Amino acid sequence: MKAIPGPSKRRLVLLERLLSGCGKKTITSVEIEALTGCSSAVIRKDISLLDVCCGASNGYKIAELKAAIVKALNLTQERQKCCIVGLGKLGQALLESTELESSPFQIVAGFDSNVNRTEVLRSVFPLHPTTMLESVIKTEHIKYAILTVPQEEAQGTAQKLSSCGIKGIVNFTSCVLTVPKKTAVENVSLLTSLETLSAN
Amino acid sequence: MKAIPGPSKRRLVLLERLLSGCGKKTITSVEIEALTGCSSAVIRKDISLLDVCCGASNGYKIAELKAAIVKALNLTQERQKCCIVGLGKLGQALLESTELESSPFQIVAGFDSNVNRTEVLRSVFPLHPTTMLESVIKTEHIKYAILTVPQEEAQGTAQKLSSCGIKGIVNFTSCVLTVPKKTAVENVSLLTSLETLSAN
DNA sequence: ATTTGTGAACAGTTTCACAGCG
DNA sequence: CGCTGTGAAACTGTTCACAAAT
Repeated sequence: MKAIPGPSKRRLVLLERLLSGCGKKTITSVEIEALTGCSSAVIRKDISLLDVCCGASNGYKIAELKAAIVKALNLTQERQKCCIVGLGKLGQALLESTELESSPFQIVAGFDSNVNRTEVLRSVFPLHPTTMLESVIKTEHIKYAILTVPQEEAQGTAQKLSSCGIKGIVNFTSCVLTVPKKTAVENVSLLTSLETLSAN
Repeated sequence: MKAIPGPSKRRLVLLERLLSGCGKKTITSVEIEALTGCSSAVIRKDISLLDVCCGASNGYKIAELKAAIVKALNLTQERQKCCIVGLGKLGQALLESTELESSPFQIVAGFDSNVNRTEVLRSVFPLHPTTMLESVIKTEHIKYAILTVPQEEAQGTAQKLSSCGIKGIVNFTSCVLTVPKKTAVENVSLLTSLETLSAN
């Protein structure tokens, strides 16, 4: 199969989500355009990259299309382990979130540099002091990290995560993280997002 | 001034942040490459879009460069008002966050469909039941919304926000929002971000 | 000498238009 | 006959390479 270009990947991730929350059996590229704002042509091109053939004249068969995206993007993989680093208000909120239930992602550990906090907080998975970062990540084979530490700790922690072999960081801090290319970063801070909207 | 293309805008937003947290006086495009992972050529091209001329032989003068970006992206504007819609754990955490301090963005209202919650929670700005959405947004001239409602309410709320004239939504839910093009959406949900990382 | 700023070449995306399929 | 799937065209963004600037 051909490699799927970056912009297409991002759209396909959203498309898969859209299909999941859609009661119907089939859907046409024009309907998808109405729902997502992406042109029907771009949608068809994206789908053609999956080399499935799940639609003609009546639109795409949703079940097949969804399966094809999941397969192409590895969304189906065995549980992929994540950890939360930084257990302030935001970290705690994410810790308790049910968003990842019924997704392939599973949070298996939390870290905070404040030992008190890791002892006082309760969660279904263990919480550790940040000094344990490397050993836990390596023994648990954790792939992704959710970064919710304070500004001052962001860059240092990111670097440590990268050198522990973390594949990707979801960066909730407003710091620009400098990490080796092998570690992908997804910036999702409130401030960055507002600035991006504002710059439109 | 020429229009600044989308990818450049995103990089410039991050570059501005980088410059802010950088003690030095000048910086070269190669140094920026090391810090951000973007090639020096792309950095220079981005900066050339700003039509400033703030560097040669010794790199860019950080103060001037920062000012130019701020100006080009409207980051300097008068306070831009935001609201939080959905005061669950995540909404509360953002409510209490100090991230927007010393930014042009200011949260001026919170909403929740549960009236109890808007009465029990305390914050420096007023909290309202969601029924007040339209009137508050219009009288306060709120530009951006931070969406942290439960899944089921996401699409309906987004539509309402759009029809109230909201310019942009920071979408912390994992729903794909269908809104008119005049309303920009920035997707920052944990699940979407992890999927994007995983699809790399 | 070093680094920007930029036109020109290149690469990657999106749009277009239509043949082919159900 | 409507809709997909896809080459070819158009466009947008990136890299290259070097002249200009200090």
